[in-house]
Order: sequence, then structure tokens, then C-alpha cells
Amino acid sequence: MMELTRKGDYAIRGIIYLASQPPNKISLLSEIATAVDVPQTFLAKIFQQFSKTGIVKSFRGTGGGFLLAGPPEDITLLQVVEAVEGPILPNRCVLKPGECERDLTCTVHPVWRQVQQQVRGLLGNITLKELTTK
Amino acid sequence: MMELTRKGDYAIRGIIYLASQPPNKISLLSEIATAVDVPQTFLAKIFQQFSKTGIVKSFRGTGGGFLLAGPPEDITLLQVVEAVEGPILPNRCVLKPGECERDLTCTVHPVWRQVQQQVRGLLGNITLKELTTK
DNA sequence: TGGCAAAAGACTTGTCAAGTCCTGTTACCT
DNA sequence: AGGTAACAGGACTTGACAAGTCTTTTGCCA
Repeated sequence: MMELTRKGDYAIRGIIYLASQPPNKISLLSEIATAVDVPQTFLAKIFQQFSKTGIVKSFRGTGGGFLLAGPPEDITLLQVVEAVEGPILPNRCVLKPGECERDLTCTVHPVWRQVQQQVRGLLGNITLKELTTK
Repeated sequence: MMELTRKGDYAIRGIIYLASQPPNKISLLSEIATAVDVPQTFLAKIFQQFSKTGIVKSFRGTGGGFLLAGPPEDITLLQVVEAVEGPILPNRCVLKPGECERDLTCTVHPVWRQVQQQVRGLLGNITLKELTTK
């Protein structure tokens, strides 16, 4: 359980590639896809989500491509993962207080919240910089 | 992401019900299913897995049913979850060293291992006793 | 040995991951 | 302006797996 989807995996590979390029060097989608070995059309979807959430900047037309929106040390693994996988929720009842009808009786609730916080904390502390400087 | 399946959710509900029964009181599957509001046939599958992994004892025939295999303070949430959901693996490459062909180059690897350990540690520290003594 | 209850396996249904494909939109270049 | 280079977005396909259901078998007890 708790598995990252392939999309999440691809997303991480792709953005690490971007982060390891020279600053301000625009990368083509085709180039990234080949480099990290992911179907280009699928990677396109992923980078569209990156673009929407603002961790990547995109440019169209000739000379276009993708660029990291900020310095690698400002982008965390948490941002990357949540951009494509959605929020980290060990159990759907964690989010909204009213969701779980057995809310008050549910003794497991606080445990899931703890798990969520731990994982978010961990991923939030890892930046792209640390993932590139091998 | 990282969501527990409904099966896992049901499993927890079911075993907490068992744990909150008087010691040595055998519970019928039908009784548990009604109490925790889960389809009986589905809960049956779950308890079969419990039985196989040994956290629950089962008895057939008249007067049969289910019993916690040990005291509630000896059974952890981790055991319960892994019994029905399989091992906690944030990424498939975490387990076997050879699985990931980009093994050596993969800088994310240690992060997933950390996540795995944190979550397992958390869940492993919660026992059924703590979940019943509200 | 009859009936009660769990075990086991085959089957169904629906959802979602993992792509593909096609068309649109924007930007540059001549 | 027209053509081409690239990303954006939507619709669609396929396969796997979650979530059950149904039926038969096995074991136990009275």
C-alpha cells in the first residue's frame, strides 16, 4: 500500500532532469521524455500540471519548452508529488471533519493525521537541489 | 495519494470491534459485519486473511466465530493494515536492491525508504488496546 | 448425520491508472 | 501574412485492480 503511481514516478524523474540542467536552459518536452524514458504524450500531461501549479514555466512556439519556475532549492519533493498525485491523504476521512460519520467515535482518525503530517514533513524538507547534487 | 483502500478501512473497523469485546467471547462474522456496517461476504475475505496471518483465531461450526489471537496490547495497527493491504511500500523500487535499474543514480530512493520507515514506525506503535480504550 | 459457520474459489462490476490521438492555441521566423 | 514549431486541452482506449457477490467445500458440534 501507500504506493506512488507511475505518474508520480515519471513526474519526479522529469523535474529532476529539468533541475539538473544549466539555469535558464529551456528544455524540449521531447528531449526530457527521451532522457528520462517516459512516453512523451504522457509526460506532456504531467508537465501541464506542473505548469498549472506554477513549479515550471512553459513557452510555446519555436525555441519553446520548459524551465524550472524557481531555483531548485526552493522546490520541494512534496510540491512535485502533490502537483500530480493530489494531496497526501492516508484516509479520506482525514480531511474534512464531517466526512466520516463515525467521526467522534473513530479512534484511528488521529493516527492517520499523524501519518499525513509525518510524510508531508519529510517530503517537504527535500528540495530538488538535494536530489540533483548527487 | 497514499490512500488506504476500503478493504483496509473495513479491516480496522472489524478488528477494533473484536478487540472491544470481552476477552474469550467468540464473535460471529454476521454479528461483526452488522456492527461495523460492512458487507458480510466482503468482511469474510478480510477475516480469512487475518486468520492466515495469525492475528485472529477462527472456529467453525456451531458456536464458531472469531477471536482475537492475542491480547489487544500485542496487536499493532501495522499488523492489521499489512495483513490485508500488503507491505507498506511508497515506491516499488524500495524493496529489492536490483528492482530499479536506475538504482545507483536514483537520489530519491533513500527518501522513500525514510517515508516507509516513518510510517511503519508510527503504525507499529499503535496497539489495538489504544484504539479501543477511548 | 444434519445443520451451522468459516474457507475457498470463481465470477461480476465499476473505477481508475496509464496511455494514445486529435485538434486547438500561441509564438516565432521569413 | 503564412507556415512551422512547440505546448494545451479534450476525448478516447485499454488493462488492472478494487469491491463485491455467489456457490461450493470443509470442518465442527450436538
